[in-house]
Amino acid sequence: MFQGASQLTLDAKGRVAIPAKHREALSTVSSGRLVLTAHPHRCLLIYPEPAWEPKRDEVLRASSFEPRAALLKRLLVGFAQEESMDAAGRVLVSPSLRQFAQLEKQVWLVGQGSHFELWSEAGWLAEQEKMLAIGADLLPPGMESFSL
Amino acid sequence: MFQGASQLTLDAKGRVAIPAKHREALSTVSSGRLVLTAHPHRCLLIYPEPAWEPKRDEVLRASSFEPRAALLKRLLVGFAQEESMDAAGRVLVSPSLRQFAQLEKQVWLVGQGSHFELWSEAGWLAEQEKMLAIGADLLPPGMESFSL
DNA sequence: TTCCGGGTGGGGAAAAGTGGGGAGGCTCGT
DNA sequence: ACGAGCCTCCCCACTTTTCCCCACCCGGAA
Repeated sequence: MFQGASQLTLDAKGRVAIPAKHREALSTVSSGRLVLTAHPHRCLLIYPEPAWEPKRDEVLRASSFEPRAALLKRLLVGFAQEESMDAAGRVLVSPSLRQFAQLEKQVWLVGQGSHFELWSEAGWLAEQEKMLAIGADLLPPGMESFSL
Repeated sequence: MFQGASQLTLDAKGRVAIPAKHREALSTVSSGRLVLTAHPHRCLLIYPEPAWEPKRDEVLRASSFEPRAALLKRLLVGFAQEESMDAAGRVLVSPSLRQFAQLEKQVWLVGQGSHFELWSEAGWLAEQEKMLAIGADLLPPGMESFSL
């Protein structure tokens, strides 16, 4: 179960070092094979390969003629890229994905249960601002009874 | 059942010493394993690990595409960090969480039943001001019959 | 006043992050 | 077709940070 945010640096070759606390889990689940793709919220998704496959298949089943489904397919499947961790626990982020999510040197890796999100520093801060700005009406539909 | 507020100090390494009166309970429940995460009201949440899991799972079930649900997932799960008490009963508060809740040296640990909240001194005072400022209409919907 | 428990700070060892260098493979030019 | 140059991927080593443990100090109670 992946959780927690870490500030990481993209090195000159476009690699990010996965925090050590997550490496063991990733090696076990998928021998370090990961799938990176684009998320509509302008961040990247990082899935262990086995967790990605059912998601990909579900997206691919959607109609190619329904405009929103087509967009989703192009984004999620079109950008998907399989990468492996190197011996130092790093993964390469391809230039096209880096450009899509506007990643600079400083990035944030955010655990989301089954997968991670990778944010640019600016994008991640903006996301927090949004949350703090909501104020009341914080709970989404269907979760009105949720309490901490 | 945790209750009561304590003023604590963050040391130079970002550690807080849990008050001795709560240590035994935390050791019993979860061997001192705690989960720290961010709260939308700009404070931190501290859960004993077993109490956190059902909350996390409930949040993760929400849709990633409903905007508020996505924000909530990123905040609650994205910031969650598992930490253990050291031999002196202290827990480390990671830099990203400290920054989120704007914690300085003086902080407040506030018992909230199943969990704690950790506030910056300024945030905690502001919270009290808010309550005093409300005046009439003090009771929220659904609690109109509540009386002390 | 002395003992005990809780709070605080500091130091050292081990592991993790970062950057550089070298070898292998592919491509292009001759 | 063969050789040279470049690009890419992989591995190794250094630097930095993090984590853990120990020692001291302060306050309270007996």
